[in-house]
Amino acid sequence: MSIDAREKLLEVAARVYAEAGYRGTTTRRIAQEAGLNEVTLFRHFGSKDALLREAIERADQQARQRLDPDAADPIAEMHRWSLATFERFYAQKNLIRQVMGDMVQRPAIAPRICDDTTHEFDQLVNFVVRQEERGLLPASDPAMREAAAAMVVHALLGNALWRDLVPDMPPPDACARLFVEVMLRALGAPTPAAIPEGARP
Amino acid sequence: MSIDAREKLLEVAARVYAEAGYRGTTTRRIAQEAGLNEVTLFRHFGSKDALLREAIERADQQARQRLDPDAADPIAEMHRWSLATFERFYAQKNLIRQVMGDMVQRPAIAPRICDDTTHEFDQLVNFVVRQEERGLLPASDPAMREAAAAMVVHALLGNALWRDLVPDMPPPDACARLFVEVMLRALGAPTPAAIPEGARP
DNA sequence: GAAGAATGCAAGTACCTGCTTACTACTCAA
DNA sequence: TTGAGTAGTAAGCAGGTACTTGCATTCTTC
Repeated sequence: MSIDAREKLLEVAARVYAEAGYRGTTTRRIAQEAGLNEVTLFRHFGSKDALLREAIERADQQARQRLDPDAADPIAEMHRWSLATFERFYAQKNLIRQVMGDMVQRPAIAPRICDDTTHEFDQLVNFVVRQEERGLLPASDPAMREAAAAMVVHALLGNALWRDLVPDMPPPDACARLFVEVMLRALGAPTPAAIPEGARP
Repeated sequence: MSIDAREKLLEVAARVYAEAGYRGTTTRRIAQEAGLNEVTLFRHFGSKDALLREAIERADQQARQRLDPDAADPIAEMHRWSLATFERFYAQKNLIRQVMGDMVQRPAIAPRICDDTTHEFDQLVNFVVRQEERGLLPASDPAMREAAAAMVVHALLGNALWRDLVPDMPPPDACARLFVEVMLRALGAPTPAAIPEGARP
């Protein structure tokens, strides 16, 4: 089995899936768009299910951004992370949408996708705790801290998923910045650093 | 055409759709679960597409909660609205998931679903503006106000969609309350009223 | 240049899909 | 009693689905 064919099939499968979902992604279409024979697909992966699972898992493992709790400029670090995380969600918006639908009937299709928001949430909470230890943020109630972090992650994800369907949305960097700002204010940050701009996030 | 059959078909179609999505919802299955003949379905609605569109639109128009800007106790009013809105999202979580996936290829399938988060967002922004006018909140920057409102709506929706997939989630009322609290603090509310509880929202 | 692996091709299986046709049976008001 | 309105039944159509089989072809590597 050549590696070329495998890679090509995985890449095309992920692309087609993001557009058409599980049932809409036919083995014929994958093979055709990959420029390979349908039989080759089954020889490599055995079944459509196995191919899609591997393709989605791979596409899902796109580079996560690390949020460094000990960054010299924590505010800048948060803004950088917030925008980068938004852009990752946005790049995968169709894949995420399809997975959300398909997971109702096929929970096994993307076992990692839940870990994703959880992972970003954990990073953010750890980051806040560290800033409190450093004395850059006042000590806050854990539940409040976690609520604020969850709101930022969900706002970034929701903004990425709905952005194209809602008019008058401010640019991504403004939104990413504002979400961080809201969280910092809620946690009692001494001086809000950013000057917000634009309208409805 | 009897109204009974129509209603039954619409109700079953919405239920099956929430479980199986557009392509998974077959006319045979709808008819079978409705206890009606498949031919009857086509006699009433002409096509699967027409039936599903009407069924989804109807299911989507479940009672929205009004957020009264002039409520005597604005904090209590926000908490009530927040929890009720969460519960509406949660009751429709599977429908929303499927629509999100199907909208990639069929934007016409649920034209109202976008208006929904937008509507809740608008209500929340208007509410905050009114409280500022009433002197219960300090005047705030519009962009900040809108970012905080968007975060609350997306957090409620995201919490409803992911709740069952993530362990150790605090109960809905605690989450709904905390999200409101975070927003109020970010907007400079004088005294946070709620005592938060539980862990990860 | 021969062996073996990888791929293509043509055909077929068994089933599902939306949708149609033709015919029958029941109900209820005119 | 008639006739319109509503439903059921059986059958079928044309196309699509995942997946298989058998055989011919190409490419690589020793």
